[in-house]
Amino acid sequence: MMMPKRYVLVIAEKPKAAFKIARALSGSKLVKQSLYGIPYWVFYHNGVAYVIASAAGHLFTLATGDYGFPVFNYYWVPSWVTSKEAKYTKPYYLALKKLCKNAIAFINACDYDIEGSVIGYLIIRELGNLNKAYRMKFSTLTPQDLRKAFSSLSKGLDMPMVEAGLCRHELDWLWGINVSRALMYAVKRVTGKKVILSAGRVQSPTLMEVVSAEKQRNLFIPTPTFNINVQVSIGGKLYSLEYIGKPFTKKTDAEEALNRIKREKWATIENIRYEVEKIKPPPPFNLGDLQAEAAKIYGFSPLKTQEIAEQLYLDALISYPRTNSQKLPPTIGYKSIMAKLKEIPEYTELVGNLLLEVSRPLKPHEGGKTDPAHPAIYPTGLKSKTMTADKRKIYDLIVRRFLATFSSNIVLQSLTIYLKISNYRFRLKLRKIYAKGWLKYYPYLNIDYVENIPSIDKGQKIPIVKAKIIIGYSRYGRTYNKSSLLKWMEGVNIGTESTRARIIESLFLRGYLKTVKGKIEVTPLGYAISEVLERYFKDLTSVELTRKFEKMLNDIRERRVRREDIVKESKNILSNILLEFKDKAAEKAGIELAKSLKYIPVENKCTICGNEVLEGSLCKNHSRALELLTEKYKVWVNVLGTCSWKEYLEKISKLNISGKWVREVAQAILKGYIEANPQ
DNA sequence: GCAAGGTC
Ligand SMILES: [Zn+2]
Repeated sequence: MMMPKRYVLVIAEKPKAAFKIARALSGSKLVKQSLYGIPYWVFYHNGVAYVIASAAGHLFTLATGDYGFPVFNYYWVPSWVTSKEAKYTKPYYLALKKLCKNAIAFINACDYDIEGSVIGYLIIRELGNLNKAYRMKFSTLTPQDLRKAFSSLSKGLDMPMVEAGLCRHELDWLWGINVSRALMYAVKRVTGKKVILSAGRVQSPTLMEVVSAEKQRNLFIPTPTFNINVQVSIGGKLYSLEYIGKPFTKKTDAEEALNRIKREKWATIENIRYEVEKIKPPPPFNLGDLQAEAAKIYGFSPLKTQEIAEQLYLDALISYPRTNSQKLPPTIGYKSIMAKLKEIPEYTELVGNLLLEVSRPLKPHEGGKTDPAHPAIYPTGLKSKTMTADKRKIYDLIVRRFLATFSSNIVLQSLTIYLKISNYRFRLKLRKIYAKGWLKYYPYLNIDYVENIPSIDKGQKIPIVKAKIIIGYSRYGRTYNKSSLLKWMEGVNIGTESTRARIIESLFLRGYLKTVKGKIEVTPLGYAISEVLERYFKDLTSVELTRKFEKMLNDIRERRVRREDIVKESKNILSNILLEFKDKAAEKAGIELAKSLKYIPVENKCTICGNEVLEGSLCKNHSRALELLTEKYKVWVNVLGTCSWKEYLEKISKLNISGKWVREVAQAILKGYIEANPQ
């Protein structure tokens, strides 16, 4: 087919979407061609020629020619001009530029979300003609949806959405670039050194969250807890009873209970309860859930999982992975995917089982999360060639999750026995798997269960085998790894599926965070950054800034305010705090940052860590740890009855669950480096 | 060089 002289140019967000759109709209004859190595498709419809071409996400980015800060001048430039990483966008840019020349109209067929509206708008504005623009609005890339959207095109772009999108870019740029530059300026002013520092609407609250959790963890002082462990024998098997009476707050209470229990030979069954528990199938994967499961099962970082999923998508083995959706609409064709999966040897038996098990029409057990442009992640059923071991793991996880979501509940039979020994109440809960349900396909749920539930009667007496006191310690819960941090971001709704894992990695790249034994720790620089941000750029440290942005963008979309006004207001706010910082605070902040980087020496060093002393001979963190340590001593004395200061310190310094700063202070006192007496 | 947001 010859290239038509004049045509309507349809712009998709990515090549895969371009092909789906072309295939859905072309009906009969579709011709694939290429420019600069980038594919595009040509077809005729009612005598009009159409060319379907594609972007590759954003082809333009904000840039400035100004140095220093505050910086308020920026403009859109092709991404490939500004960075090596965006080099791959150049052929897409060139191809679209050429195809725009002979187009009589432009249809923005990028994903129907805020970013898709901006991607298409900028391409048409920079390379085409906005006066001849249309927007195609579809919620899925299925032929039905695409045809419907194509037949109901309206003239003009969705400008309120575009304006909101442009505003988001500008606000993020203004806050991010300016505050990042302010931080770097502070260090350079004090030391003359150039170091790359950054701050932003998403990364900074994420850093603050880790800092806050880590501070509390480092200051955590465990307290002893007491429990009574009683072993009984039922049908020749040993079981541990769970104490359900009033918790023992003191060691003597537990000892008294143990003495009384030891006088008894039997535990009396007061009540029994049989129950049937059902565990529903898991929802299909969105990216966050896939990242969490791959971390739990295989120890993969969120970024690694995402990159593998992206490869699988490009190989056409799975659907679009950067989705928040837990929905699988029927239009994806459940049956045909199952049929294709059944052809893959590894899954033949599993799929066969599933199809036998499910007599009614296939129905996925969907979750509540949605996505404006994509369904949940599912396997396409395409047969793969060879895969690396890691790729296979992720693919397998996706296939199994897909099968599981169509399967049936896990059914557990449980027996709960309520027992009494002397005056103390205990419970024994036993569960047995009655029906494996979806666990057959996705065996990654740990369930505590027994093979057989013993037969038991109310009033029956059970022989006690052993009873003892278990001394435990209260624990501190909030520690993060990359996967749980990503879940936190998801929970507070900052970042997107595409960016969360990447933003977490950038906090490591900047040297704010590091991983020690799989757990995230904050570096001295990370603490210093968090303090500078907290003091001088407080707005940027909270997820509330995102909420504020969302409200403003919503107002733009509903035409209540104009982008120009929002941007102007933000520039005003920023201008004030940036100039104030530059004038009055940069020196102080710079010294603080430089010390954390060891660029300048600390004059008055903490005996323990060498950081700046707050008062006496300890830094802020170790002072606080010492304060808490002396306070908490009386709790230990009260709970244990007797406990010397030395015993207390020794125990604290040995326990792994004690906070790091607390442990260090306890050790320093024991070694005589610092002096401290109990309160 | 610095953000966050797309995608190869
Ligand atoms: Zn210290």
